[in-house]
Amino acid sequence: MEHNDGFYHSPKHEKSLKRDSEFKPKKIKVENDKKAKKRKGEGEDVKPKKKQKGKDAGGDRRKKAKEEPEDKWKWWEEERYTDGQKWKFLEHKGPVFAPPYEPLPSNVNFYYDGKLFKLSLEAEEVATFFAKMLDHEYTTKEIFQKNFFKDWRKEMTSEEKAVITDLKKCDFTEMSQYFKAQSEAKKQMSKEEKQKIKEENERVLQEYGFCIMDNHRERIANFRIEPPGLFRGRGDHPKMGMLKRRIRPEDVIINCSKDSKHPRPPPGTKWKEVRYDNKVTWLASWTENIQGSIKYVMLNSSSRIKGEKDWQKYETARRLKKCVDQIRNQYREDWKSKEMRIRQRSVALYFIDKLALRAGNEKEEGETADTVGCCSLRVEHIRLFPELDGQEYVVEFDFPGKDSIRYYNKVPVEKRVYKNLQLFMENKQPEDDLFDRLNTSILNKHLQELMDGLTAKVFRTYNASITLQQQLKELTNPEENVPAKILSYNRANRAVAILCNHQRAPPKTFEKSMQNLQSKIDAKKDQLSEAKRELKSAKADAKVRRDEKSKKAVETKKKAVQRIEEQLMKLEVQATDREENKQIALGTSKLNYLDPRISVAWEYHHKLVI
DNA sequence: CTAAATACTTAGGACCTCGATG
DNA sequence: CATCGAGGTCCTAAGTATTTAG
Repeated sequence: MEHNDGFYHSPKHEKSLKRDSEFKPKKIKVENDKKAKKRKGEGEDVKPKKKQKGKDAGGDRRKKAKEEPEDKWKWWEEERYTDGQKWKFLEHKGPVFAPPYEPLPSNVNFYYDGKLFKLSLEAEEVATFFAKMLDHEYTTKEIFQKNFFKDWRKEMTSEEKAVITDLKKCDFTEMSQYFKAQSEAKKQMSKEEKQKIKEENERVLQEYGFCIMDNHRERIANFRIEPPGLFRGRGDHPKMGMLKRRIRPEDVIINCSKDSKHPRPPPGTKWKEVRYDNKVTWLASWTENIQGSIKYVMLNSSSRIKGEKDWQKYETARRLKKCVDQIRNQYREDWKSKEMRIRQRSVALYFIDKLALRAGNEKEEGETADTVGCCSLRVEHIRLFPELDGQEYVVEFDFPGKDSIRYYNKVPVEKRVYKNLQLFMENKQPEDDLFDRLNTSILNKHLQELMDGLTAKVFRTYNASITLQQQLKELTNPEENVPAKILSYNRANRAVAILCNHQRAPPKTFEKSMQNLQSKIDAKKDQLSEAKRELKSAKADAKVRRDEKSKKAVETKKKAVQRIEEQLMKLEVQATDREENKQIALGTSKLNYLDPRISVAWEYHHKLVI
């Protein structure tokens, strides 16, 4: 790991490097200005007409965010709270609730056992949730059906319950067709109607989509409360199909400042609670009924509060860069420890560092899909090969990770690691924990001792960013043109996504779009051979005639061939790029792992910034 | 110590928009 | 003008990490 090649280091003056979204990699495209314009609306300072009190002693920190007319708030140039306080003033209008249920028109019917059956409103609503999902494969799964039916029956009247006892006898097809027709109709709406909806959305956004936090108007991320529906977990989720209930104001806790204008619950309702906790960043919360966990309304990533956190994350990763060699030496030493817990800890840390595995908190069994991370790996998730494909000491990983995405990898490891793994697996069943003396809490406590603020996930951030930096350096050729450089960028990005195992389902249109591209390529090839033929005959012609005109013609044809060759190459590059990206998702790493400063530095270095 | 509660980040997929292309 | 594919936004589930309670 060489140091100091310019980007991923941490000198003082970094402070002045903006890390605002204009510097995100995606912006290489020329769309800078348009974006900037669009963003303007949301970053706006709110005029200090806002009372903004609660700033006892407040004058000194957070200096009154400049009223420069050109307005984009540079929060990163201001002081931060250091005392656990997250804000001094917070005002908002509360969340937007899901629209009430609209009963089906009377000509849309439900049938039970072939006979028309009129459902009560409550039962009908839940039935429509199922009807809307009929096309999805998961409605055919037994667990989904079982959970759905159980919860549906809870919403039924006793008469309904008495009759409707078997999901297989339920016929939702009219409902399903009705909804399909509805969404079709929506697509066919006139321009004016669409415009109207857009305007209404904008109005709601302006009213509820922003809050005032410490003098600034900031965008709220999820101000719309999740509507009721059927829960769909990812992977083999034991709770799939359960009814996610409707959230009412009585379920919602509001958080704001005491001296703000409080949000008003919808007429005739009350909030569950209003509190004034400025040690947290959320504006509202409620408890969800599937897992019993709390959901929060929070600010958008464009906000100061998210931005600062994000920045800190990368600063921590940079600090890790400075001591990572030491930490690596240490865990390698620990492979030899007499203590089992230390050996396990050091091997786990090695995986987290080398393979960018997640920490792997333990989870409650039966509550979620069976997935694991590093510390929760079980014996059944790895296989050891003394020798495989010409390499020694190979570990094969095969386990479901976050979101039930499969992690599959064959990795040659050092002999000591290999021997340790053998030891950890001795006398264990496949379903036993590989690291039985370790969990994330123990690991993080240890990491905390190695470096302030160090936790397992910092390694992912660090390794992702450093990989991007190295790959950019390795893959970019200064001589190449812009599309080639962008391809290099994508490849570097791809290396990171592979490291972090960011996968996606191949797009539904993938095969078709690939075919389309291939036929374009074929057409281009035909065009090329045609052009070559013409060039040849022009040459022959020129040889015979030996005049200026025919020489010119040769030149023209030559140029044409060159141009077509270039176009062909471009298409082929595009095909490669797309094929390589088939199952790889670049978005997540771009958004969460790659320090924007690396991309910015690269863009400047290769003069890709306008 | 363990378990539960809490707060926050990271994640993939659906859907929508918009510009390129034919 | 229609199509289509890339990329953005929205949605909300699924993680991590810390704190609190027992």
